[in-house]
Amino acid sequence: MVLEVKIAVPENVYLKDPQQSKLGLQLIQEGIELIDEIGYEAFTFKKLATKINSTEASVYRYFENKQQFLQFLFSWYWGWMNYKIHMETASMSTANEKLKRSIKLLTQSNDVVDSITTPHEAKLKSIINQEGIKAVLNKNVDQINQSGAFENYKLLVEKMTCWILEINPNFAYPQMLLTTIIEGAHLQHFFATHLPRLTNQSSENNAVELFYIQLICTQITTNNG
Amino acid sequence: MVLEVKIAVPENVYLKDPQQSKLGLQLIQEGIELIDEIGYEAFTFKKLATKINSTEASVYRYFENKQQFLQFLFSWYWGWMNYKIHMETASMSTANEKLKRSIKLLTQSNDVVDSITTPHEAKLKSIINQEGIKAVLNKNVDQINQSGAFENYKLLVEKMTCWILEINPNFAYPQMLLTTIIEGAHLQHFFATHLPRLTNQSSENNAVELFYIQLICTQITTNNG
DNA sequence: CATAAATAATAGTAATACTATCAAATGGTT
DNA sequence: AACCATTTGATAGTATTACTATTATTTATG
Repeated sequence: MVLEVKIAVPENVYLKDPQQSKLGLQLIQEGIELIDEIGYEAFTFKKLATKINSTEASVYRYFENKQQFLQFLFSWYWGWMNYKIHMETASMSTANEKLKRSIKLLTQSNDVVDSITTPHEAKLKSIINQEGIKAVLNKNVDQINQSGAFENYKLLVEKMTCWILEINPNFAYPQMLLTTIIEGAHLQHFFATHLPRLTNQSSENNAVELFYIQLICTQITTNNG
Repeated sequence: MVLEVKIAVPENVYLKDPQQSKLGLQLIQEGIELIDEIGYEAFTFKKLATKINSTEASVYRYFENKQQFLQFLFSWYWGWMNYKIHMETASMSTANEKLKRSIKLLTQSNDVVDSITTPHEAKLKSIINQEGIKAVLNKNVDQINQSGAFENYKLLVEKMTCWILEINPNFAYPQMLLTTIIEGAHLQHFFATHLPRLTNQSSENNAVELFYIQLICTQITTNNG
């Protein structure tokens, strides 16, 4: 996918655009694989360079550090989700339909092959699921925010906020509801695999999807201006 | 607080119990302060040792690494929340009352001094808010889980699950609802400070509390067995 | 074919994340 | 007060990480 669609990522999220060179594209592809495999904490530019038969110095020409690399993946992923949701909802006529379809896409398990185009998309999804929030929850958040790394995520939340307000203009907490659902869904999938006592999702059901779609429906119709 | 109440933390969450020596207690107190100040990523045992005029080697006698130190704080914090919620709800007669009171305690902002006993409690709360999820979201989660580090968190979720099922025995997603609320609330407070476009909480309202209490009420009464 | 740009190769530094050893201090028995 | 065990401090050392700098080589472009 990385190779096929060019997603807009703000220019401060990298030193040199990795989507415009062969090495850059390799960095993204193999970087996704490596993080998915060993996790963000154990991931280093040295390991990535070795994996693609390149050098640390070359990687550093594209990204300041691994934090920025994660920001890039984060930004790319949300740009991609924006695009995907746009494609799938463009033909729909009601905000309700659009919203439900979006929530379905945002909450579905990353092993649901349905609508996943390439193996790398599944791995990126799994990274964002497990590591994505680390791009946000840190002491540099304000500076990262200024770089634009969260723009695609915000755009998605804002688009969906509009749909919510179309349905119920008096609903007071649209952004809160949406981020609760998006990040909650990520967590539930992680819990399902590792901490089953903390969730009701299992491999035999699709509780996450059902729960959050039902959640958004009941919440929006709750009038609380 | 660390000094006043002894909270049960599983013994595999440390090498040597820091609650049983002067140096250990200092580690916890000053460690909380340091992480709150510089963040988990920048936090090192060297810096902590320097801060308390001790040595790196001494810190390593208590904890294997900073990941385990965070696990200790995580476990301690949830033990403490368990205790607090128990204290505040013991005299209540209905599950509904207990649940609402708990959600209030779990979702309130960490600058609400209300019911906070010491300055360190506020800082620990703020750490769990921002860094707590990092104790969970990593590749060692299964091993950490076996150490018992998440036990206090699970116990709280299970206690509250019982209350939910008391109110509505047919509700299918109690754990999912609870973890969604607990972790969602943490995120909303972080967003309120750093990414206001992603939340509806601000310093002028207490939207998080209101939203999640309303959320749990409407969800539980939704029949979806 | 010339030349600019990108990459590779190599080297080096400071900080991090530890482990090991031994000396000094402390605290509780007899 | 002397003894012993435990805890802590002091010091040293290693492998890895997180970078930066320099120069040589390859690759793309006009």
